[in-house]
Amino acid sequence: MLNLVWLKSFVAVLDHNGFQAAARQLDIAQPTLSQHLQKLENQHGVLLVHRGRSGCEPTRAALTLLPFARSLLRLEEQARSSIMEARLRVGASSNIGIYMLQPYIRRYKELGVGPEVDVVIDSNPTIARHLSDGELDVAIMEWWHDLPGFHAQAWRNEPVVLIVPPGHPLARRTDIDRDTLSNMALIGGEPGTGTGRLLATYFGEHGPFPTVSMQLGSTEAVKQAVKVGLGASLVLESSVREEVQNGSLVAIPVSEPGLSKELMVIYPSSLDKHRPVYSFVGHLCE
Amino acid sequence: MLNLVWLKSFVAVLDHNGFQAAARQLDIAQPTLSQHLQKLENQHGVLLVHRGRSGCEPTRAALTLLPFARSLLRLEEQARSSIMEARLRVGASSNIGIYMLQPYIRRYKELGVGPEVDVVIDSNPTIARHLSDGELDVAIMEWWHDLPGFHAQAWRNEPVVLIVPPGHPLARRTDIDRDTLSNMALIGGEPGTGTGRLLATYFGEHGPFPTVSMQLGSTEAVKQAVKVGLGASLVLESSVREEVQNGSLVAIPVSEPGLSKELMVIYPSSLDKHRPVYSFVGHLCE
DNA sequence: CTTATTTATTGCAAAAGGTGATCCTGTGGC
DNA sequence: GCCACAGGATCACCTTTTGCAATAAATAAG
Repeated sequence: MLNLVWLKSFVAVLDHNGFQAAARQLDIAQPTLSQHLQKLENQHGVLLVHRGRSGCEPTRAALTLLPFARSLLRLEEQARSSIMEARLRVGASSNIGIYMLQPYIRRYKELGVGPEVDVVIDSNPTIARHLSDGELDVAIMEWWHDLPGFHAQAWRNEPVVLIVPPGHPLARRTDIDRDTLSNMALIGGEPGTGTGRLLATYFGEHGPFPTVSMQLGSTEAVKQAVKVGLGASLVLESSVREEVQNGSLVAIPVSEPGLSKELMVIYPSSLDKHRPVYSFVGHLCE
Repeated sequence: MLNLVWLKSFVAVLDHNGFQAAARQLDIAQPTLSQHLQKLENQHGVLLVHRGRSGCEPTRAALTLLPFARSLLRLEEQARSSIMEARLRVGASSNIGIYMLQPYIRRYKELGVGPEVDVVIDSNPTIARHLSDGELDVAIMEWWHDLPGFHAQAWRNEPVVLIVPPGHPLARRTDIDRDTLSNMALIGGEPGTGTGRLLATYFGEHGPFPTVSMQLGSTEAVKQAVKVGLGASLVLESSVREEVQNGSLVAIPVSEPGLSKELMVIYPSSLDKHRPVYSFVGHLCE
């Protein structure tokens, strides 16, 4: 089977009309080049290059091989870059993908190493399904039930805040204590984000519990509902930062012990040591 | 740089839907195949094959690579056979090329190993020039003056006979002794065939010597001249075998010590170890 | 003849390649 | 649930290949 490295040397020697020049261009030692050419010649029992002192001349065999060699090298380069261009598909729910992931993605792309990254934004259950289908390489999840074949890595512990409309009775509070919270009726967020589990952990299985008055499909819907006065809700702080700044929503942190969600980076164990995932996850968690 | 062997393994694994089957077909051990795939995957940091129990599935990256891999392998095969098909160019003067070489060429082609052979028939000086120009890979010469950069190998010691027309006074002789020959006037053959040197060696530098009455350009011309009664000549026995059989010429061997020419196989030392030349010369001289 | 330049050769350490033996892990039968 | 099984991964070991620095050989120019 032909060795593309040898072919590259062969082409370079003819292109540069000499071994030394070719060696410089390929950034290898000249004896190495000599050996490459000898290997190629011996492997096929054909002399390829007439070594003259004033340059090298291709033999007839070399002239027939040369176009094939060039094509092979060109094709090889295309093949290689086609692999490199394999994009990394990162899944995230909208609130994470939009509000938290973007800065990381931008910085990762600026690094210029590693593959291009596509962020796939979808609901948490859909993300999970795509992940197990192999449609996604990595996902950031708000909640994860350990599954064999996947690695889950803690990413950020993100504070959860209570959001209320500006005119709400609690709007001027600097924080919300546990008891107040436990008696509230909350608008439920997107299913599959683990909010229920979060509350259960926070309030314990038996104590008084906030009731969830309605279940909306996305964080955006929840925010709208809160804005128009339908109630309060618990959301990741980062997903309402903008609304808090322009005054359309009020975010109130929960008193100590604060409420927060452990965001997880999930990827198939099969991609464990594979560079694109490895480097991207490394970038996220560094 | 991509490794074509690894690519071959990669394609085989997907084609056979499994490592073991692919290993059998490629006639390598299964761990080797595992390693090939791992090399390929690690080199580019991409998972290529989802290893499932019931078969292997290509990843997205694999699907983009696959067509390139197939093209590369196909092209590689073409390249390889293009080298193999590099023809061997064998030069010979007409009397050798036509009367002596053909059976060897035919048998060599029948063997089916080694390259195709082209026989280039030309005058001895022209053959010699083509040889040093690299236009020819091998030549059979009637005479050779050692030249640096070329290997000369004795091939056959071919008897030289005196030819005369059927009515000639010597036509009924079964052989010609040295003295008779030395007093004859001969028609000279093609220049560069070493006949002069042959006679000098045979008769010694000082003794009586056949005179050369005219110098003709080719053995065919010499034969014609002899047929029409212009004189006698010395030629390789094999080049007049046909005329002797049909009676148009009479060939008379020279008495002991016989007259013969050492035919030489000549090729550039640079082709010394190169298979096509090696195998062809080997076939000739075996 | 000497020098300078270019390719070939050599010796060696490092890396890669291949293999049999063995381990690991889902799968299917019971 | 347990067990055997099959397919792939991993390991240890050996052989081959690779690349380089140093050095030699060849040849053209001065």
